Amino acid sequence: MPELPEVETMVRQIRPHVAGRRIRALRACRTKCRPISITPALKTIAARVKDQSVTAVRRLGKRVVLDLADGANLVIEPRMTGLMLLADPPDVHHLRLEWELDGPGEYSRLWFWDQRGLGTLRLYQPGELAELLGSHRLGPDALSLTVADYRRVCGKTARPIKVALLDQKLIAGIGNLYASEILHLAKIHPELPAKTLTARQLERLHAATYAILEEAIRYEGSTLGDGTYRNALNKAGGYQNAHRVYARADESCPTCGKAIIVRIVQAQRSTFFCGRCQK
DNA sequence: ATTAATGTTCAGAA
DNA sequence: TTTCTGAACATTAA
Repeated sequence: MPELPEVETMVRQIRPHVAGRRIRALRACRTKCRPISITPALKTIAARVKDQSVTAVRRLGKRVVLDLADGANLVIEPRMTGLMLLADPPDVHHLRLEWELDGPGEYSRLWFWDQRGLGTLRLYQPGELAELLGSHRLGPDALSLTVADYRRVCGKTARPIKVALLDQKLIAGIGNLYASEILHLAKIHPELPAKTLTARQLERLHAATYAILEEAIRYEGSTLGDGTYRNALNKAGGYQNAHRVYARADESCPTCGKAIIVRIVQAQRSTFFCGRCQK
């Protein structure tokens, strides 16, 4: 489920061990799973990145970006169950990619592990990353948004605000879990049409976005019941214990203590909210 | 034993 | 143009 806080956590953990290192090799792990989507073909990418240095490791919405010395960029999309690991993979079977790193360092390998195999790897040639950044692909990052950005993107659509928050073309980084958490803190009903939000509500939404995402990053992300999400050293996150509403249907609301948190389905995804606090 | 559900994204249809 | 549906996949719970 990696959303922004989980991807930020993996990036912060791998960055000190990967940025500045040279890639000795990139290869697919031998496994019986179907191969993940790789564009262009892995052997093309492998030949291209061999012996190149990684100049920076960064996050773009829910994606991990490895900047390469020649200006190309490797973009990893973890999607549902992808993990970037420096050590201790949860199992060997779902290892997908292995980077062999040159030079001294605590870790000599970086892995992409993905249980469901929906993750992707893509090489962007120098300059091509701009097409991903354009607003037709990815909106502004949730942790660089201004209130004015929120007003602009919400004004564009009549979809329910919860559904709009999941649209990466509008805002990059928010996923199903944090959308519910943000709306609860902002006291906004998830079914309100995005374009009907008042200036006051947009301000609350903006403040809640930063508060929730930054808090979740401090906890190093959320590991849900199935335990799939792990950080780069295969440790669980801690934010699931602080969730206000997500996966807490039938519990009492932590804010009002009176109403019961309900689960509804929007765009085929679960939404959790308090009907008393969120109007 | 089927069926539904799970964090994401996108192509194609409505 | 905008919005909705289903598919990609692996695994578990009902």
